[in-house]
Amino acid sequence: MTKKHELDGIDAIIEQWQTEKPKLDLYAMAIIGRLKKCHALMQPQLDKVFERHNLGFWEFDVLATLLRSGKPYCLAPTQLFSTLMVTSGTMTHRMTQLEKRGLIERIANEHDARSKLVKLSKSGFDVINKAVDEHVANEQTILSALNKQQQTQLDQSLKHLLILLENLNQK
Amino acid sequence: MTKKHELDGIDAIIEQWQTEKPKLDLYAMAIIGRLKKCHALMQPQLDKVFERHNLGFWEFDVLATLLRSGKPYCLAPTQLFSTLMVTSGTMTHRMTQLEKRGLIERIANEHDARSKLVKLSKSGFDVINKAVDEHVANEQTILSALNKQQQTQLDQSLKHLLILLENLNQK
DNA sequence: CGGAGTTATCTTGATATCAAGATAAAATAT
DNA sequence: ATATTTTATCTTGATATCAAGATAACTCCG
Repeated sequence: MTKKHELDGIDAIIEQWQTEKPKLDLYAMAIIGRLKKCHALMQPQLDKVFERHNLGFWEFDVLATLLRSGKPYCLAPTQLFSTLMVTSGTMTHRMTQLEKRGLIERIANEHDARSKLVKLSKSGFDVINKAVDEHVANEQTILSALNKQQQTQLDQSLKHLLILLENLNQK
Repeated sequence: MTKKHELDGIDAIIEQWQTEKPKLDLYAMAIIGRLKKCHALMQPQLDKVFERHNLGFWEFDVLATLLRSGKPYCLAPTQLFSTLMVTSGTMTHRMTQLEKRGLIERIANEHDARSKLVKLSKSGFDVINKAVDEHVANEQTILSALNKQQQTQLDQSLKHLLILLENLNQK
């Protein structure tokens, strides 16, 4: 019943590499492999909720960014695409689609005529507001198989890694 | 000098959410947010090495999968795309491109005429063999800012999460 | 053996993305 | 003020991806 030495999919991969590359230290590879695979397997779990609300992951991302910005739920395109880590061209495409669906509105920027601000519509607000609640519940459910101590340790570890990566990227 | 309470980019985001959604428990959201952001920031660091070898990340992925499979560095398309978590159509595209570049060869499958096996070419082997060495070194460098204990903790935590996600996905 | 169902792969059409370049407004310097 | 530089956004063309459907080769059962 105790799962002391349970294996995951990365163990098998590392073993293959070790055979092919006996001289290399593959510990870092294992960690990054696990990070990547966790990310890959997590996404479909999250998508389930988005689908229930007729949203793709990127629609969720844009609308959620507007929602968490607080009233009046309105940001400039540059703020959006830099936050979301996509290019300006991608942002243009996303805004066009979201406006077609009536989930956002484009409004004039009084302070800078280069921008047309992006604002959650009433219907956009309602949609994302509900979707976020369910999304958060879903995230809790996914992680509920980890005990509190495991969650804390995971969070701390990822935070250390994230701080490291943020430092690297600003250089 | 001690960094006890250092903040990362997710802390700010969670604080925004807490203001907008004061009743929600956002701990799970923070963990998953960190996972996603770590993944997003990691990728460009890894890409640097791929670029030096004139490879895109997916070219690296395919060739590396063939390399770690061991001699004769030859797999069926289905093995490749299921390992790589892409569709068969994506795999067709990748194989076409890699064959054009002479990095793989397609050879008949004696046991199943539906498949044409994918095999590393000599030049493909040389390219990926060098690229993997540098890739592993790069991964070590990235993580070298974490001490041994932090690395162990990160690896354990991700392993717990990965086992959880692999269980979820097989249901 | 021969038909039915399964499996492996490829094709097609739609979409999301990026890089690079174009455009226009704002900020800065002289 | 005006020219120059910077910033914000959009456009364009290429690419990688997926879902769904088509095709061909296997498997299995009677």
